[in-house]
Amino acid sequence: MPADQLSPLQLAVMEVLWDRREATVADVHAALDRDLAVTTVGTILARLAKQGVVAHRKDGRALVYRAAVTRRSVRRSMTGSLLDSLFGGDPAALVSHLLREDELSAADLGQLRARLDALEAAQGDPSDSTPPADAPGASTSSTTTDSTDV
Amino acid sequence: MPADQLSPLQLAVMEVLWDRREATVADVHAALDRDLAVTTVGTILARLAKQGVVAHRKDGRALVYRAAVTRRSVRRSMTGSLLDSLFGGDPAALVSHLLREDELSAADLGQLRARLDALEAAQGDPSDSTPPADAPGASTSSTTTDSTDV
DNA sequence: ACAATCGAACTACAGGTGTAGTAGTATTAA
DNA sequence: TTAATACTACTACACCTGTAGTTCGATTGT
Repeated sequence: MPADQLSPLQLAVMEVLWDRREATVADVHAALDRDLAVTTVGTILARLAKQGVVAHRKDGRALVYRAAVTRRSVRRSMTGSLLDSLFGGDPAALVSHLLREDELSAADLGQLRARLDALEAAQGDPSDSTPPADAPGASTSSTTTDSTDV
Repeated sequence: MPADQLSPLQLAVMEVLWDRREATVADVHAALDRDLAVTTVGTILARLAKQGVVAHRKDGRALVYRAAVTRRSVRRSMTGSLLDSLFGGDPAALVSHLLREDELSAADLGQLRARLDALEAAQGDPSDSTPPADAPGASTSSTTTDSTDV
């Protein structure tokens, strides 16, 4: 199973792959505008590939990488870890923290609750489950702020 | 500045220190009931001390450790990192994720909103522990732990 | 007073990560 | 065809973390 604890840099790379469906080392390097050598990005991708977090296909001389794990699954496991190690596994405590730190406004909460209620009524939203393969993700969600779940 | 990205194990140790005000290596070792050698816990604490995340005072032969950073500040920085690297810095997206993953129920959200409304009126803020006594101005003198020795 | 302990400091080692150079191979410009 | 490129693969290195042994001084039981 893919190690699901990714470092910030690894995540930045994954972010690129999640956004564009495929990308070469050069693409990723360009996309992250950090001051890194191209080879560094190559190393990172190679290591991720070894772990099964990304996959690649060969296109002439170049390797074209793509994510092999969904953003959602990574979010799930990483958020889960944070929850467990810092909030006693209680999601409400996390939200509570967000509120207290003013990262989340009352308005946000209200909106979220509204959206939840909406979803409650109209069941269903499998934005994705776990594996590779691209699904024609049509965001059925209606209102504002929605996420970038791919 | 204290490195504010702590590993799960380091967090587990901190958790002990946040709960009890002070603890020796043996205490911490006992508290985490993981299968670790006592020396391992000692090493972890020593390293955290070197980073300024914990402080210690000597009591006879033993060192008594205590947290030097608050649970809250660690939560803030670690949650912030997760937010930035996985949720585009948008807290609402995180909560949204929690909802979608069924980690947060409608009830939870309702409760949170209620609590928020309550807090809004009367400012109250418990639920934190171990303040590191950050005084503005006074530079960190020598190794002396002085004051704030509860 | 002496041995059995306790507890800290130092040392060690493997595996992961950030970071990148170099070598080798394939592609294209001259 | 040759040289300049474009890319990957391999190698390197420092630092952090998990994990623990060893050493050595202090404490205490008998």
